[in-house]
Amino acid sequence: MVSTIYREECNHPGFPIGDDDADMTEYRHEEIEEKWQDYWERNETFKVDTEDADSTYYVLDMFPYPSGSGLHVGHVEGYTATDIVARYRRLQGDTVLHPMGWDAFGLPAEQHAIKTGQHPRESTRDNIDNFRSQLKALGFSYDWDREVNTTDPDYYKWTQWIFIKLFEQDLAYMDEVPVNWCPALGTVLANEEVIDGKSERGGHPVERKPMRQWMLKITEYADRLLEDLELLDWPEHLKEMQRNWIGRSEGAEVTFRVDPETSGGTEAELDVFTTRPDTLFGATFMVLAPEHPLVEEITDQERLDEVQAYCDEATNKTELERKEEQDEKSGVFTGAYAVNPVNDERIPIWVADYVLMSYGSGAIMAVPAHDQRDWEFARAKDIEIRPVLEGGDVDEEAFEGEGPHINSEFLNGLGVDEATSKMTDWLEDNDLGEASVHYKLRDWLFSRQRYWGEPFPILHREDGTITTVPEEDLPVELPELEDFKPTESGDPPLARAEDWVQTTDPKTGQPARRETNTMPQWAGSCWYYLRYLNPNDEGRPWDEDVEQDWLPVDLYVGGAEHAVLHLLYARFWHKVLYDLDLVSSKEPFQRVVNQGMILGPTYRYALDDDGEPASLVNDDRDLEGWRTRVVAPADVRWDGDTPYHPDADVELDVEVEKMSKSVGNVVNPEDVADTYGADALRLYEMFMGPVEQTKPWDQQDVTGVHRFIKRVYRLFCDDEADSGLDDSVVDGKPDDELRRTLHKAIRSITEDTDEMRFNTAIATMMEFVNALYKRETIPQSVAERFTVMLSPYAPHLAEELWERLGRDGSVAHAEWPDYDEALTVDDTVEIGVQVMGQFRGSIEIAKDADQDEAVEAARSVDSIAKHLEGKDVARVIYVPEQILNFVIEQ
RNA sequence: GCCGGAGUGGCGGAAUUGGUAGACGCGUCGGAUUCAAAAUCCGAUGGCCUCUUGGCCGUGCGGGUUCAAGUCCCGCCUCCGGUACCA
Repeated sequence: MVSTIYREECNHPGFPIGDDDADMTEYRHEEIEEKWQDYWERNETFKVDTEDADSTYYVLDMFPYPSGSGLHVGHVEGYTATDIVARYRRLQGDTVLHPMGWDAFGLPAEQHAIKTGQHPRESTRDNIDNFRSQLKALGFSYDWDREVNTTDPDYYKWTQWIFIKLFEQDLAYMDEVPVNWCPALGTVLANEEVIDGKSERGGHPVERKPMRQWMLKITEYADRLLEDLELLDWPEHLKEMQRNWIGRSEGAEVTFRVDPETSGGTEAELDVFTTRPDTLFGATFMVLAPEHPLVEEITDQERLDEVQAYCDEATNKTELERKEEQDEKSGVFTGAYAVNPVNDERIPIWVADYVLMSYGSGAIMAVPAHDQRDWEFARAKDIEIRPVLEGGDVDEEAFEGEGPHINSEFLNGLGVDEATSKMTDWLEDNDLGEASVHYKLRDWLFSRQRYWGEPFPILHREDGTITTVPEEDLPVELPELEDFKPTESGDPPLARAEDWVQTTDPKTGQPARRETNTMPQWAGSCWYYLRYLNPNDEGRPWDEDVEQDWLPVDLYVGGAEHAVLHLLYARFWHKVLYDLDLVSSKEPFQRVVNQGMILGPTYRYALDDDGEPASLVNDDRDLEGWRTRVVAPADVRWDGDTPYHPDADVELDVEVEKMSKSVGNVVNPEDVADTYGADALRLYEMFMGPVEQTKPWDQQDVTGVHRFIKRVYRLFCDDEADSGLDDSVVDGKPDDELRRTLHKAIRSITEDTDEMRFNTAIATMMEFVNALYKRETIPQSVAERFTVMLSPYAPHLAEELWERLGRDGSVAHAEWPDYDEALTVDDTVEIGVQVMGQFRGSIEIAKDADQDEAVEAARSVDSIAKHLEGKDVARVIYVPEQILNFVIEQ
């Protein structure tokens, strides 16, 4: 151990030892951090009793998926932020619930199992053990007795229980739906898990395929999920993302009659949704989605082959292909016509894939003059573009702005809003349509063809009916399997457990088959914040009285990647539970903060045609087609500020980007903690900048906060003294100046911590320590108050100081210091003096000096006076404590 | 395209309601200590001009409001995040 060697050196004869020898004292983070982590564990320092609490504060982290690669610096950022808040609130006297757990179902463990044969349960357990010890090594003040694990049957018993509640409320149903099937993963994915036509995890291609799946009726809650955003103290961008996701739009439903003479005699009506009923007079055609059920019925015989071919092609196209062809609108004419209800005009019905079956009714009225998509289609197919609003130039593009109506009979002259409501009224009066609201939000595809997920508590009886497993038989545990792959016939892996699948419905005695799909990973995370309230209660998921005391969660911190998915799903479940009177709060998370991404530097070079390393920065050759490679940050050879390839004379290209294993720019928090200590890691991540902001990691900057820690230790501690305390720490009161410095620091650290501005709070602590260094002595009371303020940020160091200061017990149970506003103000202030808005100097005057005094003081300063010489002062602007400005007559 | 957010020294970032731009930290330079190095301590550090006193220019760009603009208004540019034929 480094410290041991150091101590031996210190004892070397001839090494100067004086009684004031601060050189002997060096902070040894390995010893001290371990010492206090043991202390916290032995003394259950952070244990909380949720049933006996008056002033409660619930600080929650988004619990991690325990991956094999362990903790990431991004986790540490959020967890440190919440830990500071948790410790701060305790010091302020609140009872704080600050728990941690594991979102441990998921695809990686299952893929690992397929590859290695190791049961997901085992790899998950190992990973959790690793995560837990990593977290404990960072000194987070979790109540570890409340750990939850979504894969624990005692936990997922209640996940299943909640599913049964959903089922009983008719909010869960099975349906044949076109799903995102990912052959590489052997499972379906929710829309949210598909990005640009590829799987979110792994980037595998995804295709559309109709399958019978469990769905949850989240759409039934769309309005409340939207409205209740108002109640929440969330960042605006986050609310906006949820609003966009829900995608509420107001408009009207309009019924168009298909002209039977043009549709081979078929009598049919087409309902369309439009947000612009006011433009109905400008509808010059209609479009059906290729999947629309009426397409075949109304298409005329000669065109049937062509139309069918088009529809087949469109259906088989992946999302990605459709997207790629977006610029060129395609479509075919059905031969049929619809009748525009406002003017009885016949307009052609087309089929085109720019209309989606999944939104609205899968059919639209097209108003090319005032909708860009319709305009593009009309242009491509040479269809009439008829303007019904004044303004814009429909020869150039669709006019989507505002203007008075034209060519619209009873709407002529009206503005958009007026015309919209007048048309809606007219439609309703004539039974041709009605006001209507649509949502982008779809029902939630809730089943996966996986092994490592919650089994559904569902039985399929022999007679085809579906029933739930009785509550007393929960949990339905996962059966043991050897092979975790889907079956050859494409059934989920659970279908391999024949003995488990074949069962009897206890209610009717009928033979039944268990559901072989499992729930998606989101299920367990939809309610874990409730389980933390009574995690070990076997008889119920949570205690309703405790829920009343603690919910909603006061502060919830996590990554922005969960802005829509997890947060929306959890809100949905919570509202269902609220409707069932199982929880008393409308919303689960009162305040959400997203921590920003931490970026890392990536060093790249290219391999030229001969496979030799070449620089991306200053190679004159044409780099096209060359593969790029990365050099791990530790291997970079530095020449001054310039990074080079370790072996070749090749300058590396530096880019700061999202940390990822594939580019080798990941910083392992454990390494940082080993070298500099957990407190240094915590402080660094908070000092980097505002929590919500994206920030680049700079290893060199870590030394700054590390120095601060060592400086604080040396300021107060003397390892050679019996007390362990430096003799500059004395009894007695601070003098006026120090007292003022202290009270200013308390105010600013308190306000900053309150508002989660941790970077500036740390800066103030640094300034305060710098000020103390300039003094001969430090009163004990000042040292104590500083230690308490430091403790949420650098808890190990603070505990050590607290002990050496002679205080009993943990600093975690101390009291946050107060400040006296009167003591934070100076008697005199230095204010800037301007002449015509230009700064010419500054003056020190009494805080409450009046304007004449200020002017007099200013005139006696040469650098100011010379700018006033021989000039008429037309006006003097004096803002006490801030500014004095002379305005000169021009 | 649309919706968010952001552009400040060599770098990360500070700056109440408009009121001395650059706190704090990194880096760099100088000094002290040391046989030496590390560690530590002290000092300097936006740019340009000037022997000094001092002066000029500076918060992405262009305008504007104001005694006074990083902050407010108008018009642009760039970057990041989200989203995308949603009728």
